[in-house]
Amino acid sequence: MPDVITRFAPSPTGHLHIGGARTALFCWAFARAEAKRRGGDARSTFLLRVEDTDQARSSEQAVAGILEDLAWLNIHWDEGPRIGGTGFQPVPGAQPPTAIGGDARRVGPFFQAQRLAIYNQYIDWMLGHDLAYPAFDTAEQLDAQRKAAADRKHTYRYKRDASYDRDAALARLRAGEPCVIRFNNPDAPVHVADAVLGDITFEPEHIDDFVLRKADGFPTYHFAVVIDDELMGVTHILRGQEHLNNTPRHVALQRALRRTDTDQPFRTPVYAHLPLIFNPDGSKMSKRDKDKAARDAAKKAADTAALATVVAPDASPEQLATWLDDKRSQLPTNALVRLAAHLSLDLPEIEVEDFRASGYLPEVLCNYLALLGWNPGNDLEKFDLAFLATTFDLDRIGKTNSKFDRDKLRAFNADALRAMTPEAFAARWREWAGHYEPRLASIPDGTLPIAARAAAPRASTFRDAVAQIAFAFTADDALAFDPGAVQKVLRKGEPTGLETLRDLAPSIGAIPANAAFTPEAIDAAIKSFAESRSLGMGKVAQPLRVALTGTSVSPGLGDVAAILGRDRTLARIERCLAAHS
RNA sequence: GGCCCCAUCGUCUAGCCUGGUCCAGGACACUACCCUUUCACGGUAGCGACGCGGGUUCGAAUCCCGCUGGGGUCACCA
Repeated sequence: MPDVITRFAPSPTGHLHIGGARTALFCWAFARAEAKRRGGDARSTFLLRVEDTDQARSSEQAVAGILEDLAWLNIHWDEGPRIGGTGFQPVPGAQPPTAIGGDARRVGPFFQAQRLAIYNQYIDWMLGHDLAYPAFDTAEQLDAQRKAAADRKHTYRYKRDASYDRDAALARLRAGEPCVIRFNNPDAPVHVADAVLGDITFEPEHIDDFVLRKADGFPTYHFAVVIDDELMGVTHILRGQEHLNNTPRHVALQRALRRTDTDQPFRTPVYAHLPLIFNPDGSKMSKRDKDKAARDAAKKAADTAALATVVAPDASPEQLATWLDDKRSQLPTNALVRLAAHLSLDLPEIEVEDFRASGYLPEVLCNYLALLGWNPGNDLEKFDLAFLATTFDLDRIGKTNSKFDRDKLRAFNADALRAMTPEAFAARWREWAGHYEPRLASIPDGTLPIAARAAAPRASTFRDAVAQIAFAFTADDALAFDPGAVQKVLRKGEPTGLETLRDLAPSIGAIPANAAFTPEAIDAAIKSFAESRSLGMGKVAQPLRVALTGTSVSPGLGDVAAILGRDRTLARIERCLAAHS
């Protein structure tokens, strides 16, 4: 059976967008599952190609970020840029961090900027067959023609006219005059057989002589993608529906081209256009959403001078002012992050990195992403990559765009966190915190599973989990007491909560330090005290809770006290008694 | 505006191809109750959709047409 070869082809202009992650996931899963369906000798290849033909916007830093994001998600590519062994921590229990990428079939390089000679070879061939031609129009001329077409309520379509002098144009090209190379697109309708959307026909009057090679010598996306997919043997192209209107261009090119090495015609791969992912309000999920959220909060804060100080290292006061006024402007990422922290605002997660920083699990993100536009056909919603690698299929991809539902993602993540053992939770929590939450380092290794047990049922993300034990990060003598809780829990009642707390203290103090100061021992002490005084647990527990956390809401008291340890627990009780007597 | 795509609960969706078993199933969210030392967790129950109008048919969420609505795309970006 023939091999299955898919590819993910990001352009390195920023972090990996959540929609891109889904595309990569689908490409990966399809290659695996389809090869399996085809039988033993069908191989599966998922390759990663970097589309860095936009010299102005591409960056090496973005490449590195995208590779790491994919690796973190455990979407590993067989061919493409090599990374391996370092830089990211695989999921415990998952495959070991072997190298990712490589070029087993010798179809690289996988950076388009390194393939210019190949593209030029095909440009020359096309020029020779009058399948392509030089064009010398200026940007102003093109703009004017577009505007004229728009005035006639028509779409502008570039076509070489009858008076075009090919020989003269070729001579100018040889003389080194700057120009673009355009496709001499034949006037024929193009049929696209899309595996998701079905058959679509594009009439010739809508297909133009698009640019193949830019004036800077780099290929356009349309040209490079067709050449590379053929040369790399790509059999199936899964991509976002925003590319649907590009497809007739690609198919027309494939029909025009032959390989320079074998003289075989180009093949047309199977296309599958994926529905798009939007915000709940229907807008595009974009980095600008972060600016919008921060801007809205900043405007409410009103104290612009303070904001300028906060943002100072990364943005000038003028930048800030502009940003505040202009909805389209964007602030440097660091400034945005600083601002959000200052305003106690959670920026919306848009890129994979954002979800990672918020403390989502990669396997949960993949699971949720898979459900956006695909489903296994029954009521099953929770599954892993191994399931996708055997089950994923094109005919179960939906046609309708979907909205990204953070609540559902959170719920899935919360379920996954709760399903972990405290030890497993603690290990991955610590790993995450190493990147994103230094405060967690103050919790001793032996205590972390207790903290995990306390936080896990109350947390949707690792970041949430930290918030659940925030009481432990405050110095004992700096703990703030919630006035409402003090009034209700310590002042009222007969006896008052404060009196009960005073009586309870020796029972807690009677528990030996270190190993014996366990959640079980602490809970037992509280319980037996309550029973000995014939008091309800609420009468006893709530005052202690206020003393230890400053509030009337917290995880179980045994866990809370054990996380603090004996010394800090007793210190907090003492301080509470002193402060409110 | 031209072209292209889409249309089931608030959201993600099953069902549609191969009409009847669907007064439409699941999940998230929401509501109520139970459990309970607080908050959660957990358990139980509930609310909630076939966009509209025509056909075809004994029968339509399922097939056809129109309308409406939503989205994508119209670059020397990808």
